Amino acid sequence: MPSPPTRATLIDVAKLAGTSKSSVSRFFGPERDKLSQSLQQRVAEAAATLGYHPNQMARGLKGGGSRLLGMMVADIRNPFSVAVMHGVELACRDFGYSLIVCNTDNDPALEQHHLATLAAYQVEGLIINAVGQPGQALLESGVPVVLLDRDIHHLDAEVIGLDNALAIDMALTHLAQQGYRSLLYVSEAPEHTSTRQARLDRFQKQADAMGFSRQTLMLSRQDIDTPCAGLAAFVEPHAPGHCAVLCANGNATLAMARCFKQLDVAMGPVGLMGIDELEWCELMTPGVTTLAQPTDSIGRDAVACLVNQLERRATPLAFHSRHSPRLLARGSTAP
Amino acid sequence: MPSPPTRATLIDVAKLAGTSKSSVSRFFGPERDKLSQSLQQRVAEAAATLGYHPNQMARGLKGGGSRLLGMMVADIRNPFSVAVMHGVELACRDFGYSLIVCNTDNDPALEQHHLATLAAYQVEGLIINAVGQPGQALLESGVPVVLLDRDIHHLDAEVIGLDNALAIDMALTHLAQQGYRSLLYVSEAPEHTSTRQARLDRFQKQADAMGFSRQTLMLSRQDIDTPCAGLAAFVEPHAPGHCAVLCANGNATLAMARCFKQLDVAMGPVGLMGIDELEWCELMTPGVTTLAQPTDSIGRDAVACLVNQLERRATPLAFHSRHSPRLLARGSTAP
DNA sequence: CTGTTAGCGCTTTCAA
DNA sequence: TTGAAAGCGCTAACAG
Repeated sequence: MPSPPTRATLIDVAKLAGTSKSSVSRFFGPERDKLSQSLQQRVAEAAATLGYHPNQMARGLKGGGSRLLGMMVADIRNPFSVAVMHGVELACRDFGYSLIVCNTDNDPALEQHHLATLAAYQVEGLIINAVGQPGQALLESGVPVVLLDRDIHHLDAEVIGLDNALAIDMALTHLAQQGYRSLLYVSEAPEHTSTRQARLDRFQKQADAMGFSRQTLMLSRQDIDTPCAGLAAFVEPHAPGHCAVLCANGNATLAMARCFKQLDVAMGPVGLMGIDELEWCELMTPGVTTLAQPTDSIGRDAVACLVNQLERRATPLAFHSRHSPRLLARGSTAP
Repeated sequence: MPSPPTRATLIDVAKLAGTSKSSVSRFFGPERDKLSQSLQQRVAEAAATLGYHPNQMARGLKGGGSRLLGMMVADIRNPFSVAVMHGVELACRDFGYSLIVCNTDNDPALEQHHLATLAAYQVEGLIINAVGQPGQALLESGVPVVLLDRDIHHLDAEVIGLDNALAIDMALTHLAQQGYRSLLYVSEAPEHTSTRQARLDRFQKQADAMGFSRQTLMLSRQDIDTPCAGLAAFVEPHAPGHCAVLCANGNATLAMARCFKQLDVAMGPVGLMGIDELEWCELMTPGVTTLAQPTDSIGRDAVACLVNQLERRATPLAFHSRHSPRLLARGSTAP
């Protein structure tokens, strides 16, 4: 008994239920109540026996909207991105949208490619963790956009993410309380990433204001695995308990943790702290102090913000643009 | 100057190019060569000035296929899953498909929900990392399916993943070489997961054959964070250098690493080894020995296998079902 | 409440 | 080579 080679359609259901296309359509739309109980009954049965599900493609075609949202992630292998994506997924489901996720692998060309793809599938809105500056193409498409974590020049869209100034302030306050006086700030190259730039700026300004002595170390693509010389040079002239390393994100923290290990520098006597919580930060002796981002909330709020633009809601969804981190103090900042 | 509120359509392009819908359609399909050079020229220009891109939804409607693949991931926060997903993405792009990824968060109900959604969007094929046993619904939909890592009963689909028997054998051989004689095998509850069962079975059979003394520890949902008592009981009666813990996957390795730390058990004297490579395994002193899975290849081959079913290719794409792991020997198995 | 009638944007015969 | 016409599965007026 060969299974039906082609999926059941609206017409099949209508026939079986002895009614018209419109009624079946209504049954699956928002006007179900306008059908008599008996008709609803018949349609429901017919649909069930045929295993019918409305074809979203066809639905989208007729002005109904695709109910699809698109998400661009700069680096899918970054746990932070995945955590945010998880929040986005949850929220999408709550609001009745489906989600296509594209990973750009930090490649602006790929970003353009995926943008075109998403447009082709008629996504109704876009959540973008940008790598390049794809402003042009975006504006042309006219699709509502929300930016995640990173700003894009000349694009007037809401940016949802960490409150970078607050995060830096919290880090500096903690490090000061623990008695550190001299800081090394480690970041990936900030040139094209607004978030990195914002954190760096705040660090420089605030560290000075708080009387820290400070240096910075920029990780370039090549030496992300071996920035150890920079660490060695920083640590060498300092007495234990006086100097600490502050990492601008998870990647920087990982790179520095490797260096501490490679150079056999003791954590704590030399402080280590990072923005972004990672699985191993708690595991490693004596534990790495971090500022955890509320990734789920960030994801949810990005969707909420987008849905506000998509639907004219009686009471707009509440959301925050700048989220507060949570301090997880551990042994790496106990001198 | 308000941007065009509605995206350009085939007709707009046809008008501007002074030709008919069909010709424009051909231009964007596989029959572009059948158009005269001059016509191609005009269409290309018109499309460019209008910023036109074909609407995939509409294309899919008319038998052309959606060019969409669906992927279900049991746990998006598991680095292994993400790594495989990355391989899947790459392959999809190579073959000209787009991908909708759904995360089931290990919830069978959500799995059903997403399956319905993917069907609604007319995905042409499915790559499934199953959590439940969604065989029924799947067979009904009649969509080609490839299984990732985990088997589903009564579903006759190819399973792509690690060669579990080989992995266990490699682990046992390594542990024997390092001098360990007594093993504790740690796994999440294997009831509903074929992979876990396969690894466990092989472990029991092969450990006996190789003359190991053996025990097993099953992690349940509740105590995944505190299986330390089990570890303590295992370690207590053994002399250093004789006993080792073998973890069936990344989650188990993480749980055990936490216990080693909490109980202050020295790694090496008590061995620790796991299937699945994780970022921190190298970082933690003295390093955790793992069997790394070729995640990219697994993802690619899953797509290749699916595409073979979707397209009648002159020469079917080559792919492997059972992949070999790579041993990363580190300090945790140096007694 | 329910059915009829047009399309949505595109592909695809079938002629020209 | 090119164009005209007939839908794909569904929604949305518009009548009954």
